[in-house]
Amino acid sequence: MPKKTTIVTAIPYVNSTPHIGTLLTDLAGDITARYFGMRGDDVFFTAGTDENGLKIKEAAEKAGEDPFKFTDRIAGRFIEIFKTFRIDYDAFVRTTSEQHKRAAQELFARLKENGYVYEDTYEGWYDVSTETYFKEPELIDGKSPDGNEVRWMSEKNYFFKLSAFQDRLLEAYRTGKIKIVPETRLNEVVSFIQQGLRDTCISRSNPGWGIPVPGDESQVIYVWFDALINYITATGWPDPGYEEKWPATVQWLGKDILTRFHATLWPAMLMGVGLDVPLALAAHGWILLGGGEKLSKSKGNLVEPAPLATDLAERAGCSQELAVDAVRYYLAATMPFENDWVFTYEDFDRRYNSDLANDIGNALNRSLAMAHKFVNGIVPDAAIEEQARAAVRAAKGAYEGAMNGYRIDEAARAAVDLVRGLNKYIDTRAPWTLAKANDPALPSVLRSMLFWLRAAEALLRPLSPVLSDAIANQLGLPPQTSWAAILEDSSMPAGTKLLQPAPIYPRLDLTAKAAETSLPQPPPSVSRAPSPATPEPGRREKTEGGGSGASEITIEDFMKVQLKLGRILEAEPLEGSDKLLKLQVMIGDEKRQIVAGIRKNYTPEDIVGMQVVVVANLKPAKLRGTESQGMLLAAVDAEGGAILLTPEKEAPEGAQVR
RNA sequence: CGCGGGGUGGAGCAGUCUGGUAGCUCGUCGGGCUCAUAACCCGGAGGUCAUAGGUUCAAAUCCUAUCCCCGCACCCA
Repeated sequence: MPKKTTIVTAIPYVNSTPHIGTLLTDLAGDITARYFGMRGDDVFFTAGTDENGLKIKEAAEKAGEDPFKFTDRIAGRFIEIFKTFRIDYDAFVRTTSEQHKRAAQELFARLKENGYVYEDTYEGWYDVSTETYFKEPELIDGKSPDGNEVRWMSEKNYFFKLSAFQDRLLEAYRTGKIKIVPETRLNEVVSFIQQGLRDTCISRSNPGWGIPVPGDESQVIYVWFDALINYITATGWPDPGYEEKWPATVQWLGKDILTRFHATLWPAMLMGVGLDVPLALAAHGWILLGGGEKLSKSKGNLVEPAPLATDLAERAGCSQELAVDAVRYYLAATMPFENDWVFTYEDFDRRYNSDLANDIGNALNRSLAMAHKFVNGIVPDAAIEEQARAAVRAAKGAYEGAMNGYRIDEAARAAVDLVRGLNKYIDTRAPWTLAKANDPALPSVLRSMLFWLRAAEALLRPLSPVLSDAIANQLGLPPQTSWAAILEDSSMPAGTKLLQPAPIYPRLDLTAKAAETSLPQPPPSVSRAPSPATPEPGRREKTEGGGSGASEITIEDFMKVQLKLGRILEAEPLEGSDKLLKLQVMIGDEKRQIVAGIRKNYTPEDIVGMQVVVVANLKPAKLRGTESQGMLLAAVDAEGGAILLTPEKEAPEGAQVR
C-alpha cells in the first residue's frame, strides 16, 4: 500500500495580479508533491483561490463588474499562472464554489453544536476597506489609523471560542504533533499562544457576497475563517472518503499567515470538530524587491512570473516551457525560509547562467560529446565507478534529508552540487586522456558520467520537470520517475543510444554593457509601480549596491538611450517561436531588422505600416538565432502581452523621441 | 523594558542549538585543460564574524551591555 501524502497550499486572495511571491507557495507544494510522487507515495495535492470577503465585492464594483464575473476572471488568471508553471494540483478549491460553501457551513454548524461558537454584539468604528474594527482611541481625526473612512457599527456577530484551545494547541507544538518548518518559527508561535488567545469574531453582516452563516442569513462567515476551511473542502469533507486524504502531511504557506491563522485558528477549528491537525506547517519567507520592499498586491510593485519567463525565453533563446522551468528552478533554489530573499533581475540572470547553462548544461553537453566521440554514442557495458555511485548516493541522501524537512532550497542545492561534482570528476578522470592512451577504464568512466547525469535528472525533476525531460531525452531514455531507481545501474542501461548534444539553456550574455542596455527593462519591470512620491519617514532609501531598476537615474543617463520614430515595413513570424515577430523597420532612411516579442497581441498584418518607437542605440542581440538591431517600446498588459506605443499623430520618420 | 527576525571577505548566504584551524555560490586575479555552451577544473587575493566587556586553555558560536537594520492593523505568499 503506497503511503498517503496530502500536500495543501495556502490560497491566494483574488483581488489583484499574481506575482512571483504568489507562486512561491504553490510551487513549493508542487515540488513537494512531485518529490513524494517519485518516491511512490499516493499524493493528493491541493490549491485554490480565496474569493469571498467584502473587499472582493468592492473591487468588483469598482471594476464595474458583477462579483461572480469578477472572481471568475481573476481566479482564471491565477489558474492560468498555475497552469503555465505546471502547478499540477489534484484538487482546486475556489471558495465561492458550492462544494466549499457546503463544507464551510457544515464546519461552522458543527462548531456551534459543539459549543465553540456563540453570539455577541460587536461595536466599534468599522473600516470597510480593511474590514477591521477600531476602538475610539485608535482613531486619528475620525479616520482609521491609515486614513480610511470609518463608520460606527453595532452588530450581532458570531464568535469562535479560540481561547478554549490554548492548552491543546501548546500541547500540539510541545509534543511535535504539529511540526513547524523552519523550526525558528516555532518560538514565535508558542510565544504568541502563551500570550493568551482571545476569542475571534468569525462573521460579518451579510453584504450580499460570501458564505451565509447557517441558519442566519443576516451574517456571512468571516473570510479568513471560511478560507481556511478550503483545505478540507478539497478532501471531500464532510462526505465519507475524506479520511483517506486528511490530515495534511504538510501545509505550505507564507510566514505572515503562520502564527495568527494557520498555527492557531486553523488547528483550533479542526480540534473543535474532532478532525486531525496537519502534521507539518511549512512557512517560507518573502521575496523582496531590490530596495528590500515586500512584494505586495496592494503596493503594485510586482514581478510577474509569466513575463519573467517569456523575457528569459527571448533573451536566452530557449523555449517558453524551459524558461518556465528556469524560473521554477530559481525560485526553488532561492526559496527563503529563515531570511527573506531580495530579488533582482541581475541575480536571476546570474543564477540562470551559472547553475543551469554552465554547470548543468555544460556537464550534459560535454558528457554526450565525449560519448559520441569515444564510444559512438552508445552507453558502454562497463562497470560504474564506485566514486560515481558514492557521489550519487551522497547527493540523494542530502536531497532526501532536505525534503524531509521541506527545505526546498537545500534540495535544489544538493541537485546542483551533484552536477558540480560531475564536472570535477570529469576533469579528474579526463576521459580524453584515457582515450589517447587507449586506457581500458574509459568505458567505465563514460558510463559513470552518464549514470551521474541520469541521477541529476531525477533530482532536478521535482523542481524542473521539463528540464529533466530534456535531459532524459538527450540521454536517449524515458523520464526517470522512480526515486528508488536512482542508484541502480539499470537507470542508465548499457546499449542506450544517446542523442547528439544540444544546448538546453543557452547562455545569456551578461557582459557589463549588456546587463545595462540590452537587458531591456524586461517586461516585468514595467509593472513595477513607481515608489510613493514621498518616501515614508523613517524608511531608509537603499539605492546603492547595484540596486535594481528601482533607483533613480539622471537626465544624462536617460539621454544615453536613443529613441527614434520608425515605421514597420514588413513583419513575419519568426521560425521556431510563438512569441516573436521579425520586423523590418525604417528609421528615417535606415532600415533595421528588429525581433520583437509581440506576437501575442499582434499579427503581421496588424502592424505593417504602423509607426513605432524604437530604441535605436541598443546593442544588437540574437533572439532565436536572428539578429535584432533595436527594440520597440511597448506597455505590458496583465497577461504579459505587449501593447505597442505609437505616436498620437503621424510624425516624421527617424524623429528623436524624448 | 510590546513581540519576532537579522548584522559573517565586493554581493548573496551557511556555520551559532552540540565552543576547537571561518565555509559555499557569484564576482575578481592567476594558472590548467581542450571533452564542452568564452563553458569546465585548480589556486590566490580579500573577513579583527556590528561594537564593548565577560566566561574559557580556546568564542562567529556561551553570558552581559550597546549600536544599527527589517517585520509586526488589513491586504499580501
